[in-house]
Amino acid sequence: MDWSKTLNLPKTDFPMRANLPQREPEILRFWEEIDLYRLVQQKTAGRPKFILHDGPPYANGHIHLGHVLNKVLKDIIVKYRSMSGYDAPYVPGWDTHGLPIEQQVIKSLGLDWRKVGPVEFRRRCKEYALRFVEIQRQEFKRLGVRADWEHPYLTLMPFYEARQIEVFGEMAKRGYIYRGLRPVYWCPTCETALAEAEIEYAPKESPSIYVRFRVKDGKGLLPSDAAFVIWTTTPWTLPANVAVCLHPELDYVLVRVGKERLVVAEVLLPSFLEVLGVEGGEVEARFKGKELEGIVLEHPFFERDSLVVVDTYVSAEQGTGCVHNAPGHGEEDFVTCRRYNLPVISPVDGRGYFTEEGGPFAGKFYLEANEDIMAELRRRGALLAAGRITHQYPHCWRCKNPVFFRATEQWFASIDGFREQALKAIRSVRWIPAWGEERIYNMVASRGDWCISRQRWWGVPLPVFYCARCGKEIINETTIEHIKNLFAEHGSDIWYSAPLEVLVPSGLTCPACGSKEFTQEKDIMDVWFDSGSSHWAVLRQPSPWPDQHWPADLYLEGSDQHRGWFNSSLSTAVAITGQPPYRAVLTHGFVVDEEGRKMSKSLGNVVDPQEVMTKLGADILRLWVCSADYRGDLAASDNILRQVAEAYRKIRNTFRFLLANLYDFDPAEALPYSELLELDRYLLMRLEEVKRRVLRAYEEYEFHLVYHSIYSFCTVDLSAFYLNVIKDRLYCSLPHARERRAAQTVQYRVLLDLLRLLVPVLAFTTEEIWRHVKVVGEKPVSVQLLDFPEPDDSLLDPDLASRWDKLLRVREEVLVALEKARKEKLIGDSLEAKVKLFVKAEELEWWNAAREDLRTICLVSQLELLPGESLKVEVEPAEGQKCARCWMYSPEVGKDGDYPELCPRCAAVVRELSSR
RNA sequence: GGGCCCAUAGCUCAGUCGGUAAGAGCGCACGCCUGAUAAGCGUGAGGUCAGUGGUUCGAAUCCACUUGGGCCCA
Repeated sequence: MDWSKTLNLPKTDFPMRANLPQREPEILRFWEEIDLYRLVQQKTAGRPKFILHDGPPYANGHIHLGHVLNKVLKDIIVKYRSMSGYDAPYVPGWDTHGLPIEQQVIKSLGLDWRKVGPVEFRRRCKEYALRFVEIQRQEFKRLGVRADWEHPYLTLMPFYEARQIEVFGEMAKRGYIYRGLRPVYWCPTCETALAEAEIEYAPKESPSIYVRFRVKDGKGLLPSDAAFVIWTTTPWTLPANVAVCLHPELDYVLVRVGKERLVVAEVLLPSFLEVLGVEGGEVEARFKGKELEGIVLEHPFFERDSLVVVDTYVSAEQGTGCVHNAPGHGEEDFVTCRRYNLPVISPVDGRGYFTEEGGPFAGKFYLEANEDIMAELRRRGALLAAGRITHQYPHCWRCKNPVFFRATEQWFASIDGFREQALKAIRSVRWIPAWGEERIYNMVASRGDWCISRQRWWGVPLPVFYCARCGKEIINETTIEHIKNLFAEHGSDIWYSAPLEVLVPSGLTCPACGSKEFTQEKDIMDVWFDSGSSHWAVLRQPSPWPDQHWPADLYLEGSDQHRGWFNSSLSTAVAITGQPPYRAVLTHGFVVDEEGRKMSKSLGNVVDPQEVMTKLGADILRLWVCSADYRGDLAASDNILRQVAEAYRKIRNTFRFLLANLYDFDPAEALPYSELLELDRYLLMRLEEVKRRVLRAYEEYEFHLVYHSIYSFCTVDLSAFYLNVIKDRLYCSLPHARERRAAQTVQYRVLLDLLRLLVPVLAFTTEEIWRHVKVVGEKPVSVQLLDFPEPDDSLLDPDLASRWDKLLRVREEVLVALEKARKEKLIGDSLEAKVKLFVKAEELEWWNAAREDLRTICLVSQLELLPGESLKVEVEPAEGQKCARCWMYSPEVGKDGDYPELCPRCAAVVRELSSR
């Protein structure tokens, strides 16, 4: 007789193996068909809004793990909010202008951007950007991210560009925009000014030279044959030298070295003498740097003076403590020399070649001029020492070539104009984690003015005209309004395609000279100005995204954006509204490898999300994001993903088992709490605790706690405990038996609660599970249309908790004893055992009342309680025969005439079944 | 060189205001089961809480420094 046919064994179509790479695309198609985003928005309409404003990724290249981390975190938050009482519309965006795209277009199309002209060149850039917008859109969708993918915002949209012009106009109106000659980072290869954000530091070998500057007027302090010694690694900047800078508080000495009398910082004298290879060095006089201020020196090879100046940035760690200053080629030099009204000499052109101002070096590429200049110094005996040095030097982030400072006409946003307001705004924002506040505060407090002009084509033009006669720049409400409207209608391409009379508002006259002839600005805006205007373009109403509001409730990006997007957005918002564009800012760390090192092609430790999706599935990536604490760096490797995949299988299989045990359960038949067994109530209490912990974790953006709580509940509470222990009830009882329905009631509740709590994380799998869930009443078409479970105080019972904690502690003792018996070959399956439990005599009554519960959770056939000294467990073989149906041992087996193989319980069940 | 951050078993994480001998799961080893079966269960071995010094009756926890790593800047 095959008694298994009389059992209620689990039954389900839900597959054990996920096969996510195949199944996920089907589910994506389903979401498209039902237009899930729209359905959710319809459902949540009218609720309070939660606006997560998407930071636009750059439309260049395929997505990497960093994108995955960022977009999945956003998706988790949006889904959590829309299941928890909010209306959380999510408009994705892309950053589509800028140098990297220009360079890709030049490289991949072999396009000579000087020849095709701006209109055609910009058309190609736009095509390129849109191609990658489409690629990334598909890749983001593939991750299961729910967004308004059909209506994203792109920084190249005419509406967006018009709003950006508005931002510029508002800032100009408040006097925050100015034009000035300043040294800026300049890339001679790309022929453009670069923002600080576009600079990378890399090792570079440079000359290291010590140069003598003779005293022309020692102001009575220094003899006429004295000289200062400067140290520099950029000989080519010497033609632009106008000063030598000392630290005001540092001690300087006049020393005799051979026939020379030289001035250097005292602390640096030993290292300086070592470089010269000279012994001794007799100190003749000693001065504070500030005492020497105003002494006049001779330029080493030009007929020009060089002034001794002082500033506190001078370092006493390297060189001579005397710093050669060329205000046209250095930020600090510029600032110092401006105080002394010294001229800004800038003898190098945009391609890096010396101009006529460079005298004998005219026509030389600046780096090649190093040799000529050193030769000139040597000829004049001014070169005291020369060597080579490898140091960290700024390079262009795109072309990787060295850059330099060059004084040029640039457009700036004055940070000083609104710095105090910005700092105050920072204090009013919630920064998550909290240390983000200090970080951005220090940055804003110390940053210089923002150079917003770029000598490029792929971007939003600076909306400025110049008087053709007197050169006066013209930005006013009329011109801004006119240009804004033109851009809104035609896009900024019109700046390059339309004649000037279309661009200039009719009737415009120069306020300075009255001329009616104008020229237009050729520079475009820094891309950080583009993305930094997104809050105004997208959130400010009315806009093509009417469900947004200003300010955003949350910005969420990597911690590098404290200086990037958080900063540029804050600047534009504070400048034109006085308020921050976000109420809260959440940052995550960076993806690193298992050893904590950054991912790089050269290290060969890059994990490709496309590959993970093809091999394991997007839900594995999503679970990975959720499993780790994103406040620090996130480690990713094959090993770590394998572990996440294992955890996924465990969670999936737990759901499968729940579904399988509910195959004949009608949720309408769920039993009330009062009719459940104590074990059932205990489990529901555990569920309640987990639920609360998970809800709190979502609310506090601590998603790794969501993962660990749920995973641990599946493993420890469900799989190893409850689900294992209730099998006898589920399988062996009559189908409609109350105790069986009780176990199903609990499992159904667990299923629905866990399922909903996991929807923001396991986007695909929860949808798949949902298709196998029966509900009372109308069933929503997607699991994402459900709401989160809410706390239920009625499930908490402290007395029950303490009683069962006690039982579970004893269970652990019993399991150890059973394992020992198994080792001794006394038993195999735990049902083959009888447990003798010795407890204190005075507690015997309490334990006897719990005897059946204890036997059940230990999964043994018999459990006997005996008085003893202290808790002790003994194991012996179970009495009687094994029931062929439920596999429990009982002395009663064999006593039933009809069913001699069965225990009395099973005999009764089978008798009832066969009588139907 | 400066600002901010991270460091608890091989991996991912707990560890409340400083307080019994530092916890979980996975992985691993060794078993059990074959009615969750390309599943399920049990037991066990793994830790100088990065290091050093300090505060304290007592430190994974507080302070200082060091090392390694990350982001941003110079």
